[in-house]
Amino acid sequence: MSKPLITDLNIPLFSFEECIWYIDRGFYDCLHIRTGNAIEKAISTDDGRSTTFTLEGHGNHLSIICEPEYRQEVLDYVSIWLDLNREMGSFESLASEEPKFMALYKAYRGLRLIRIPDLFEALAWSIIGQQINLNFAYQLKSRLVSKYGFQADNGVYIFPDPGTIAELQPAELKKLQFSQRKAEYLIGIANAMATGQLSREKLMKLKSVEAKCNTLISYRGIGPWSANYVLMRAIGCTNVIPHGDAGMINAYKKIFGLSQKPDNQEIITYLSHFPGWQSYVVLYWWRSLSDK
DNA sequence: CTCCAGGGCAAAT
DNA sequence: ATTTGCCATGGA
Repeated sequence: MSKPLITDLNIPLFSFEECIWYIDRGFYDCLHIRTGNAIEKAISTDDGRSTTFTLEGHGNHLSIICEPEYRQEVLDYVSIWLDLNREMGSFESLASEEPKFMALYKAYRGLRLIRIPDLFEALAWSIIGQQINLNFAYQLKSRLVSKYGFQADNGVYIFPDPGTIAELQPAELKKLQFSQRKAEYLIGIANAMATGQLSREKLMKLKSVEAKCNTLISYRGIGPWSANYVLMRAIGCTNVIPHGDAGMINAYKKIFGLSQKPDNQEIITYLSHFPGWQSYVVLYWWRSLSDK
């Protein structure tokens, strides 16, 4: 490997610590490695190979350490991954007008929507995460990735291709403790993506988020929660709400001192104070759950 | 023991 | 049209 190249960025309304916290969160995830205050990752490159890179930083400063020949690809990837191109000023303005949200905004200021750039990975993660605790979900994902993914030089894995998973039988995933249903859903989605029936490009051609959402929901195993979750994390829509999300509902109850679950409409109504930023509010709610 | 986790499907009312 | 049972597992 040639001499690593360091790219230094200073990003307004960005917090390296908050973003790294979200990526890591103490769960074991073989798609990245955290060593101290740095994160190592690997990605597939356009030439059919792979490359590794490291993120370091502090406050609004971010350093990207990568192979020179893949500098632009890595920069593009990181920009999506950490949502660096988002203009955050209007979110701050909206937050400052909303008393029940202002404290959260200030506490986690600079946290960005951590994306899952690979659509298949996002769909798989949404299926895996249904109805089970996060710790077990990460275990399932790690088993899937370490068995069927690609391991890069730095030991970090790259998420498997849809084609690889499409070839599997449910029984093979059940060995990893997938439920029969989850196995069927995942293989079905892998098939849809492997055949090209479903792709990021096709999804992006649909103008409205409603159309995108309906397309995703048409696949078995993808319901309202998964569809909106995927639009948020893979596509980067910030005006969607992962309806039914247990974490979101618990955060809402906690913030507003409720003993009963709010319905979808109540959440929609409150979040209408943040037009275009609903998903970011949900992100900050998720973040708040980890503070006791 | 029961209930719930970053739900969704399919069968039963 | 709406409700209910089920899934795999682990922690509270």
